[in-house]
Amino acid sequence: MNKKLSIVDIANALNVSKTTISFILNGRAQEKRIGSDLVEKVMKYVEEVGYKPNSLAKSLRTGKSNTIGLMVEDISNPFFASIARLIEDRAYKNGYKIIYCSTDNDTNKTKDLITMFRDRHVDGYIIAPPEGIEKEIESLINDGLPVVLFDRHLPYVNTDFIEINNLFSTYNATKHLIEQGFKNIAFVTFASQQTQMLDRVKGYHDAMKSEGLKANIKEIVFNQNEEMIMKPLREFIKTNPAIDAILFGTNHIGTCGLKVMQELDKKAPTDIAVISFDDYDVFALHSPPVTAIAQPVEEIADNVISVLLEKLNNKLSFNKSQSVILKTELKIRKSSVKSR
Amino acid sequence: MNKKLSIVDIANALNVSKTTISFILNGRAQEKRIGSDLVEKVMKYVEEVGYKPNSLAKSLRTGKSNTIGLMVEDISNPFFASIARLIEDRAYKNGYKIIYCSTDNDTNKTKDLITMFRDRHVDGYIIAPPEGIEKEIESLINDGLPVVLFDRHLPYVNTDFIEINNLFSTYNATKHLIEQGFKNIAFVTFASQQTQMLDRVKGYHDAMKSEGLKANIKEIVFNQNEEMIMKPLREFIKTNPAIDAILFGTNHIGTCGLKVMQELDKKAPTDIAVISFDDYDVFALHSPPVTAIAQPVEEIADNVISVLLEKLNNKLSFNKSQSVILKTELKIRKSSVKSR
DNA sequence: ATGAAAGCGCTAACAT
DNA sequence: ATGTTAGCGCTTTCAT
Repeated sequence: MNKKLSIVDIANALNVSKTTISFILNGRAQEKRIGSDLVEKVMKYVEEVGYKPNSLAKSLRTGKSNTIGLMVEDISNPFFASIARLIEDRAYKNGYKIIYCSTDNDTNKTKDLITMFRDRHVDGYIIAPPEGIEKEIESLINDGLPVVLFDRHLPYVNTDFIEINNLFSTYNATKHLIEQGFKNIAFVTFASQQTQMLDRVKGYHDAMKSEGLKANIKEIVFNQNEEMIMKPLREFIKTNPAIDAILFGTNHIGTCGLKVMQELDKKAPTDIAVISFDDYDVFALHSPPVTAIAQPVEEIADNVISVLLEKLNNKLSFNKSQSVILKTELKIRKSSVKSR
Repeated sequence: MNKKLSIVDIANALNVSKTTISFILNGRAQEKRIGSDLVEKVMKYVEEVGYKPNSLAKSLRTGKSNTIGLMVEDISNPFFASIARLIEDRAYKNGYKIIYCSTDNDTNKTKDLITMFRDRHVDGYIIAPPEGIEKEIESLINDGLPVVLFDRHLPYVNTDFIEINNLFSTYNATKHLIEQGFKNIAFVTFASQQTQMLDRVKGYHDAMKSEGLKANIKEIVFNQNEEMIMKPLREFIKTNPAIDAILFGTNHIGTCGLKVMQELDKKAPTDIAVISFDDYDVFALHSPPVTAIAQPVEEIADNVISVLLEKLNNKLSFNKSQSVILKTELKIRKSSVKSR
C-alpha cells in the first residue's frame, strides 16, 4: 500500500522545491510563471503516484476546513431529510462536505453543537435555529462566519435566512376551509415561540377572526416521542366534539393526527376535515388524500446553499443581508373538500 | 471577541510549559505526576478564558479526526434517515461527528466519495455499499481503517456487517400471502446484485416454488426519480391482470406501487393484496393499512455504531470479524388479509 | 522562475 | 515533575 506520500516526497522525487509543487497544485503556476513543461511533469507524476494532499494539514494552515455544518431539528423528519439531501448534492459539487446534527429544538443541546462545530472549524453554517440561541448565532456572525438560517429566523439577529410565507400559508388554508363551509376549525401546533410557528398561528387566527369565527388553538409540547404527541391530541379531539376541521401545524403533528383519527374512527372530511402543513407521501397517499401546504423543498435548499456559497466565496457581501421568502402551494385534496 | 487563544498563550499566561498544559488537558496529569494544585490552576484558567483546543491541529498531529463517514443510498429515504438519526446520537455522545453522503447506489460516485472521506482522514466508515466497490472497501480495511457495512454486504470482502434476515423475511411474507389464498403473487424489486436484494428475491422465489406456484418477478431500474419507477410499474400491473398480490422489495418501490394502484383504482386486498418491505408511516396509515416487513431500525443502528466504536477504541479486535443478522417483523395488516 | 524557511496549534519523545 | 524541541503536511512570504 502507498505509504501516504506528502508534498515533500514528490518534491524530492522530482528534484523540485515543495514550494513549487504547492504552487502548481494550487493552480498558481501561471501567476508564478512556472515553466509549463515542469507543470506538466509534476501533474503527471502526481497523477501517477496518486498523491492526495492532506486536507487536515491544509486546513490547519489555511484555516478553511471545506466543511459546512448543517443543524436541523431532526434529520429523520422527511422535510429536513429532503433538504439535507438536496444541500448535500450542491455542497459536494462545490467541494464542501456536510457534517450534520439534530438539535431536537433543544437550546442547550444546540449551544453545545455550535461549540463543537466551531472547534471543528466548520466554514459555514446552515441552521434551523431553536429559540434562545440568539447570542450564539450573533457570536458566529461577529466572528465573520457565514451563517444562513432556514425554516425560521431570529427576529433580532441580522442575518440571512430562507423561509416560506408561513403567515399567508395558514391564512390561505384556513380561508379554504371556511369557504368549504367548515366553521369549527381547530389549529393544532407545537408550543413554540419560533417565528415560523408564530406566523402559522397568526395566519390561522387572523383568517378565523376576519370571518368572525372563534379560534381554537391546541398547543402540544414538542417531543420526538409519538405517543407524547398523540395522547394530548386524542384528548383534544375527544373533548371537542364540535370541531369539524383541523389544520395541523407541522408534518409530524399531521401524521400523528391522522393516526389518532384512525384510532378514533374519525373520517375526513365527513367527521373532521383535515389540512396539514408540509406535503409528503403520507398525505398524498392517504384515503382520502390529505390537503397539504406544500413547501418548495428544492427551492429552499437551492436558495440556502446558494446564499451560503456566495458568502463563502466572497467575503465582501458580508454586509448586504439577503433573505428570501418563498411561496407554498396549497394542494387541495379530498380531506378538506366538503361533501354535499 | 476572543482572539482564539492557543495552548501556548495559556502556557505563557501561567508561566508553565505548553507540554505540561497539554498533558493536563489530556488527562495525563496523574500519569505524569503533575502537581494537583497546578492541575487545578490550569483547569480553572482554561475554563475562565474559554480556551478550546484546535481540533484541526490535534488531528494533524494525532492522525485522528474524530469523524465518522456515513455512506447511505439516499439520506432522504426514511429508512436511512432514521438510521442516520440514531447513529448520530450515539456518535456524538462518544465524541464523534458524522459526515454523511448519499451514494445513489452509483459505484463511481461512491469511489469518489470514499476518496474524499479518506482525504478527510475520517476515522471510521459506516457504509451501505453499492455493487462493485469491493476493491475500495478492501483497501480501506487493509489500511487498518475500521469499516462496518450495513443493510447489505460484499460476500467476498471479509469485514463486519449488520444485516437483517432478508431471505427469511420475504419467504415468510410470501408464505403469508399464500396462506391467505393468493396464488398469483408478483415480486417487484430493483434490479440489483446487492446481497440484500438477491436474498429478498430468493426468499420469495423459494416460497413460491415450495408451493408449486409460478414466480413472477418484475425488476425496475434503480432511480431517484419517482416517475421512472412508476411508469414500468403501471405497465406491469396493466399487462398482468391475473396478479392478485404484490410483494414490494423496498419502501420506495412500495410507496410508488401504492401510488400507481391509486391511479389505476386498484384496491388492496380485493383487487391486489399488498406487502412492502420496510415499515413506516405511509404503510401504517394507508387505507387499508399495508402489511409490512418491519426492520428493527434501532437495533440496526445500535449494532452498527457499537461495532464501529469497538473497532475505533480497540484496534486489537481487528481480526475477529463480527457480523450480526437481525430479525424483521412481519406486521400483518389488512392489505394482505383475504376478505371472505 | 524557483527555493528556503517560518509557522498554523498540537503531541510526545527526550531531556533535565 | 516540568521543560525543550522536533515534527505532523501544508501555504506563503521573502530571497534569490
